[in-house]
This record gives sequence, structure tokens and C-alpha cells, in this order.
Amino acid sequence: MPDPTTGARPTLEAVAARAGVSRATVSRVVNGGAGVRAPLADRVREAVAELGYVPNHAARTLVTRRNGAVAVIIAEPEFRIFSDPFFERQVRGISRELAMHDSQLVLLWVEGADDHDRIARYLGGGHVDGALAFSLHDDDELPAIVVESCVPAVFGGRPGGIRGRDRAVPYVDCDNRGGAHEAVCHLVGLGRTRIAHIAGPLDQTSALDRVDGYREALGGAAGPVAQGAFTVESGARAMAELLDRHPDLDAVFAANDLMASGALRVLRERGLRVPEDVALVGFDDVASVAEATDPPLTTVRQDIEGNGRLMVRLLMDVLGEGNGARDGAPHSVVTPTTLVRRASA
Amino acid sequence: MPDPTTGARPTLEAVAARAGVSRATVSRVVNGGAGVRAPLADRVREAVAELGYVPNHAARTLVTRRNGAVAVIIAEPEFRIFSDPFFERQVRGISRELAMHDSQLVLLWVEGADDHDRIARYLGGGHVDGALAFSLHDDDELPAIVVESCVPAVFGGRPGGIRGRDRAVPYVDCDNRGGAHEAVCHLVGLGRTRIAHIAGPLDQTSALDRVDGYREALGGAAGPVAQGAFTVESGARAMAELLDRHPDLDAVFAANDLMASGALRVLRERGLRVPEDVALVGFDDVASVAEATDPPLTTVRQDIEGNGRLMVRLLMDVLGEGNGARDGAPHSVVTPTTLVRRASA
DNA sequence: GTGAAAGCGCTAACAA
DNA sequence: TTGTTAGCGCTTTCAC
Repeated sequence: MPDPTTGARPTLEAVAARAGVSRATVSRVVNGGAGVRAPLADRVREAVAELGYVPNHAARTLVTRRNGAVAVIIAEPEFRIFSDPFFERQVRGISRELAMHDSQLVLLWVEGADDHDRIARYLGGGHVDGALAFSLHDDDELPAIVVESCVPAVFGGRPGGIRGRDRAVPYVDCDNRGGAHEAVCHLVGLGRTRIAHIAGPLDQTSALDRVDGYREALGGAAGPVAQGAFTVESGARAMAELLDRHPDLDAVFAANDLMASGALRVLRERGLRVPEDVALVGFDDVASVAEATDPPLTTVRQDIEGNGRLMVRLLMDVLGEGNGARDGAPHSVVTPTTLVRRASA
Repeated sequence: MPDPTTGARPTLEAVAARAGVSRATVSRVVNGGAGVRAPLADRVREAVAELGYVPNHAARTLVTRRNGAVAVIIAEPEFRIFSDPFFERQVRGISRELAMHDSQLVLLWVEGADDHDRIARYLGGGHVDGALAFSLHDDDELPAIVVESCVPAVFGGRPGGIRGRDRAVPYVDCDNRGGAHEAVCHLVGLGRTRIAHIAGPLDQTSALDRVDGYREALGGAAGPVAQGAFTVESGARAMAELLDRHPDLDAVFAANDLMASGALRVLRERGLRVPEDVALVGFDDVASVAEATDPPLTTVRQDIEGNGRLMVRLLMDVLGEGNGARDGAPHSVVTPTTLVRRASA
């Protein structure tokens, strides 16, 4: 409890005085109490409670060099994408795992290049123990900034191009290529022969990898590809475009569920039945989207929240070991995907 | 630049040595350089640049008792509402204003009552200079927790019930009652006589105040009220319900734009023309919604981003003056609304 | 097992 | 104008 008039909080010293012990002993008790005899420890805990003592964070950080805080860096376009359940789920995973490690999530919201300086200063200033960043766009400078700050960092999604110093940065990503491959193979297995692809923005590695998986599965027989923007509307537009150019399509693999749902709408508007006339597969398996459509989407599931948690664990690994020089190169993780069969394919 | 092998960052001391001055002088230069002769200051700045010196935040906080960080507390249900452009805009305003005050936004995401302890500890631990919180639900314990932490705080939206110690907490809110009043008066001025209201969730003060404004404007002549949940779907449902019960409605005031757009859809489905048969007014003036409908919505505008910025300024006021005992009771601000006329009424 | 003492890196009086 | 000197509140050897 802070003194109501001065706002001053009790210090370790005050607790020590009250409990009749030294500051060191109080410190030990506050930090777990190892090596302090029970009766003494109890007396200290009592004093702590009576005084409403709460350790001063800055003082602790000053000596331990640990902050108990991790920055999550989200650039404007992605932040807007919070309406895409994808990001919300990933951040939720991060938030939960961080809480388990007694770390605070500090959200850094980057609105534009103007903010880069501020971010660099913040990261460099030792406010946080590490950083988690999402790198979606190829031409994004953020990854470079983060890497240069020398703060341990883990990326969500394979970074496009850490220009200049492209020493490996650890990242967590799902197996985009493999997932896409499986989705398309599933369509092939269904006897479909004219399989189109609605791709995401091709400056994002996830979209690129999914196109690769699609092409790989089809080999020379790969069909038309239209580019969308991972949104419902863009999926609808891409679908319309594909149908105009190739009215005889019998299957579509969309690079995410949002675009698949847009595509679905257009297919029905054109009087095409799903899956009878055109089979449709999405990606992500975001429940609120994939299960809500009619028919529900067959889609490639990735464990989004799990990937968020994994980012935190990787970071904690680096923090745990690496005092100074990191020996083992930081390792990235590519998580598996699974095909979830519903009614659309 | 941290030492690449030890990870150690240069200290003030190192800079002082290199520049051949005292630590105090370096400190002065780093903090604005007032009262240091130019040549000396330049030498210091040079040393700072050469060494890549960045001040240690913890050390600075320890002595200044300022963190340069403000917590923004968002509870789960509201966070999900990021898909509602409303929240995004308000947080953006906060983020920008905070940046202007060289403060960091620390996002605290509360998922449930389990997190209350963690939040209380965080707030109590002196990690942040102040807190901004959104209090939407009447039965939310968050306001009480924030108030008890003794950290200066400003709320977004009039808090429902700070139970127990309900000494005034400062908040920023738009004039919900007045805005609603004006909207309804506008409908009356249009000659409408059977004016219904689609309310928001009645455990939120904003929704309550808007109902009040509606009733006040209509006096004894107030029409039917259906309750929604500030979402498009709930607006559609409420509209359907109202039309079933009162097919002769000639106007509707919806408590936000999202619900108005849902209502609009139902009106058209039932073959009613807007505004000819039924005039429609919304609330908030979220551009992506109000301007996108057909016809575009007449609505009550509030400066959402501005309110976010205002929250920060109020907080900074409190932080600036109040070293210890706050004298003047913290003041709340109710911002004006304006009616924006478009085609729907 | 417990206490004494030495800092962590910085700012802010106070002297010079 | 510049330097000297105390701490800020905490952890952590190191003696006891």
C-alpha cells in the first residue's frame, strides 16, 4: 500500500526493519525464500503483507538485467488485420504463454516508417528482454531494425528478406507449402482435373509458399492462379476473374479461409454447386469462418494459437541460455498442418 | 552498440571517459543539453555516437520515478471488438498521443477474472506511470482494481459502477445522451411520428445514455425499443423484431452504425424504402460503415480518435501536477457530438 | 542460515 | 558552465 499522502511505497528496508531482519533476508523471502528458516520467513511475509510491500521493478531490473517484459511488434497493416481472427488468435497464444513465464506483453504499434526510430530506441533502451515480430511483407524494414537492435527476437512467419545482414533469425511458421500440397492432392484424389488457385498477396512468404505447394502438387498440370489479399472481398473478386477466364473449373484451392468464403459466395451467385460442380478448399481453419459457411469448408488447419505460444518458448530458450554470445544458431520451427475435411471438398 | 561478445552496453561512464568530461555533463547532454557549452556538448554527442550509447531505462526510472510507459487495459470482450472499427480508432488515438509524450503503450490484455491478480501486481509494481482503461460493463471489476492500485488512471467511457469506493474517476466520453437527443429531434423535424429505437446492451453506460436521450426527446411519445448488442447481426434481429411488432414504423434511431447497417438490410429485405418509408439514423459515424451503406447513413458523429487522445492528455495532466496528493479532483470530459446528415434520414 | 557491504547506471543537489 | 557526491531500491557475493 502506498502512503496515501505522499504516494511513497514501502521499501525493502522498511520491511526489514519491521520484521527485525536484514534487507538481504527480506530479498530472499520475496524471491522464493530458499535458504531462510521458516519462522523468520513467516515473520518477513507478515511484514510484507502488513506494509503492502511490492518490489520496485526498476531497482530489480537494474541489478538483474531482466525486465519481465517482451515486446510484440505489430505493424499497422497487420494490426488492422485484427479483424482477421488469425492475428487475434496468435496474439492470444503469445499473451497466454507470456503470462505463464511471468512476462508482460508490451505492444509496440508501428504506424509507419516514422516510428522506426522510436522502435529502435525502445528496443535498444533495454526496456524489454526480447521481441516478437510479425514479418509479412517482403519490403518491410522492420525485421532489419529488430535484428540490428540486438534484442533477442523471434518472428512469426518466415521473414521475407532480412536485407543486408541476413544471418538467420529464428521464426515460427506453419508448413505452408506442405499444407497447400496436401490440399491440392486431396482435390486430385477427388478426381478433379482443372484446379485453380486463389493466392494471397505475393509479397508475403506464406502466400508464396502456398503457391509453391499448389504448383508442386500439380506439376505441369497446374491451372490458373488469381491473386487476392487474404480478405473476403478479394477472394470474391479473384473467383469471379477465374470463372470468367476458365468457366470449366472443377476445383479451387484458396490460400486462406476468408478468401475461400468470398469465393464460395461468387460460386453460388453463378449457380455453381459446391462441391458438386466446384470443389473448394481453404487454409487456416479459422473456426468462425470455415465452420460458418454453407457448406462448411474443407481446409488446411494450422495451430495458430500454438504457433504463438511456440514463439514465446523459442524466445525464452534464447533468453535462458544466451548470456551474451549465442552458441547454437537460433533454430526456427515449422509446424505441421492437417487437412480438415468438411463438406466443400 | 552493445559489445558483440559480452552483450554489455556502454554506460554513461564510458561516454564520459571517452569525451573527457564528467558523467553529469554527459547526462545533461543526453537529456537535452541545456546549460552545456556547444563545443563540449558536441564532443559528448560524438562520443555517444561512436559508442552507440543508449541510456539504461531501469537506472533512469529508479531515480526519476518516471517510466515513460502507460498501460492500456483492455478486457477480452472489448478486445475482440477490435473488429469494431470503434476500438481500433480509439486505441490509435491513444497510441499517437502517447508517442507525442514519449510514452510507450503497454497493452494489458485481460482474459478473465484470473488475470485480475496479475494486473493488480503489474499496476502496483510501478511498471507504468498511469493507466487507461475501458469500462464497458456494469459488473466489471476492472475499474475497482485499477482504482485500488492507486495508479493514476483515466477511463474511456463513463464507468458503470465503481462499487465500494466510488470516488470519482476521470473519464472521457462523448455526449451520448445529447447526441441521441439530437438524432431523434432530427427525425421529429422530418415529420416522423412513429420512431423506434434499437438500443445497445443495457449494461453499458453508452447504450443507457443513448436510450435516455431518445426517451427525453420523445417524452411521452417514445416508441418501441429493441435491444441489440452493437453488432450488425443484432441490429438486423432487432429491426425484424420491431417491424413484426410495429409494421407502421416510420423511423428508427439505432444506437450505433453497425446496428443501423444491419437494420438497413432488413428494411430492404422487407421492401421498405429508406428514407422514404422509414428514416434511419445511426451513431458513431464510423466511416467504413456509415459511408459504405446504401443509402449512406445519417448518423451522430463523435470524435473517437480525439477522445483517445484526450484520455492521454487528461492522464498527463494528472501525472504532471500530482506529485502525491491530488488536489483538484480529477475532471472528466464529455465531448460534443454532431449530427452528420447523409441520405438515410 | 543470516547479515554486511558493494554496486547496478543514472539523475540531481550542491560546490567549485 | 562544469564536476563532485549522494543516493534511487534492489540483488548478491562474501564473511560470519
